[in-house]
Amino acid sequence: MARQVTGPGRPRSEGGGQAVREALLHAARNYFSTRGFQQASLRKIAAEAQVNPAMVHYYFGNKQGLYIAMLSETATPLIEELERLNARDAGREGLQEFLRHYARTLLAQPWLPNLLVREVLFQEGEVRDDFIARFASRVSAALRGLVGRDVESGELPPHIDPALGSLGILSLILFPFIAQPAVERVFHQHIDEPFVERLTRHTVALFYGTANENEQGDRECGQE
Amino acid sequence: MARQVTGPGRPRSEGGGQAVREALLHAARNYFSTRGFQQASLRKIAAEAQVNPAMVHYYFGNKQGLYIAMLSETATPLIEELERLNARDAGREGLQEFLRHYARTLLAQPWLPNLLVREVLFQEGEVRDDFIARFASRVSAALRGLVGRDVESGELPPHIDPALGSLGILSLILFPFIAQPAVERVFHQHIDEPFVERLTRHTVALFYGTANENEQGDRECGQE
DNA sequence: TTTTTAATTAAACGTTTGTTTAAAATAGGG
DNA sequence: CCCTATTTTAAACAAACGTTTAATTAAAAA
Repeated sequence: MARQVTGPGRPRSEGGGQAVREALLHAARNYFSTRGFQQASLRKIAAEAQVNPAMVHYYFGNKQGLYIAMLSETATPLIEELERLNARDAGREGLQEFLRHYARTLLAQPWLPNLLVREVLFQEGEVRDDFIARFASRVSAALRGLVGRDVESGELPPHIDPALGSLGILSLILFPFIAQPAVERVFHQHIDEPFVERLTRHTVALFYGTANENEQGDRECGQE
Repeated sequence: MARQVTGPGRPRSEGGGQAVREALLHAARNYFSTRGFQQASLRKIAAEAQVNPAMVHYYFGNKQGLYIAMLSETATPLIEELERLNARDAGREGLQEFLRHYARTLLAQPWLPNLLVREVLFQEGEVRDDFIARFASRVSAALRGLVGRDVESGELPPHIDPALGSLGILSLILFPFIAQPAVERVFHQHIDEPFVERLTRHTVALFYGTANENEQGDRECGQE
């Protein structure tokens, strides 16, 4: 991450040019996820990476090239991991497991919710359709299948609509992360690992009704 | 809205200078709600209002002045209306009525969800604290009080946590509006008046359990 | 009528932006 | 050791931004 600032010319090979690429991608993720595409300044990204702004053009062509490279570099592994999970196991435990993993992923990558909102919900960028196709649609399809099966098998109450139900599950899990700054202030909930556990349990209980015994660690819902 | 473009100098009084102010505020709401504060261009706002960019300085001091004026002009009546409602009536019907009104407000002001997200969730602007204090905190306080009362009275199942429950209700209602473009594509749900009705009913049923699919308003909050 | 005040425009100012160019310095193969 | 390709910097570019200024015209006041 730390680079020697010298004059012009090729540097005395210290790690190789790939380090510059990595530093730019890292700084780009910080800026793009917290400020959005247009508002992120190439010059400041380059400054944080301790790199000349012209290197963006050298390695990525232009600003959008850096953005797309950063997207595929950081989001693709997560998408593949979520696809592997895919909520194939139905029932209360299957959903709980899926939600727990999903929420933990969001928790471990704090830039993801912001990026999701900026890329999917607002019209910024042309990568939006691709992003929806590769992310939201797969998650929602998995959820909808699970909810539909459990309503038919009677494990979920019949007044639950598969479309509204799966959308509801997504709302309940995603919204606290999206609205994190407001939620922490207004609801006095720190969004951390215990919160994720309480949130997923609470969500599952809301849909499947109360359950007195659970098999994975008897941590009851306690405040904070 | 239509103004004559002439040379410099005070115009021959046609409606008065207040028309320019109004046109600027109207154009500002369009741009600020769809693009955010920083990304909205004063020059383009002025162009849409068919007004010289310098008029922003004349009437509002600077860009932030226009932004704040636009916020208080458009959001304040909504906040006051929501406060009047305030979810004071507990129970199934009270919540349903509150949610219906709340969602209909979001539906009728399509720029509101975007503005909410940009102003409250992201760190843009310095008006954020004020916005949270005047909007999110009051809604959440009303919801939390309602949920807490109904859990204590036994009308809501005991496994519902007041904080997580009220946050959940907010998530279920707000998220579809925030994520509208993605929701319409992925869940194939048009976000309109019938959807709002189904969404609020579904949300209430999720919390209060199944109830006969009856008409709105004439159902006692009985337990089965 | 004369003077002052209010409203508006065109033009310019100083930044900041993404991008391009030209020069410079090292690496690596011949 | 030379030559070419690679990597880097400083500087400049044109465009867009928020803002300011000076000029100009009509309304209102005297």
